[in-house]
Amino acid sequence: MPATHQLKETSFAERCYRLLRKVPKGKVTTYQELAHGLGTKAYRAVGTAMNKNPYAPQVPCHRVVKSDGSIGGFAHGSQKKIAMLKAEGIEIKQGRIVDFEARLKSFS
DNA sequence: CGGTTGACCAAGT
DNA sequence: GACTTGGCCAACC
Repeated sequence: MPATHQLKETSFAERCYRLLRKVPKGKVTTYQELAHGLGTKAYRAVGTAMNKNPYAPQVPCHRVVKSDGSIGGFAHGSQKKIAMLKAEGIEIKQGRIVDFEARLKSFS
């Protein structure tokens, strides 16, 4: 078969979006866990993909936070990200997710 | 193909 | 607790 025809056009970013969709409302995940679920260590590249995110708000990129429970970045400003999370029932105090580990979705 | 960039991470100070 | 440093990997030029 011709190399020009790929059955899966899944770029790294596309895989991120697909996996991220599985995160339910009211929970969060981290760049690191997301990368781990994809079988890679490119947590930095995950952040780059989130910044592009053409599928927002279908893909909940606002539910992705840093590994230590702090908020991380957001294309429209981190304050906006905090507001969206709060609207989903996730509280943020002093730049940190409240009860972070209990809210964390992992992809083993 | 090399250099730069970035919504990161972990360890050290 | 914060700030700094080195490392990490994919995308872009």
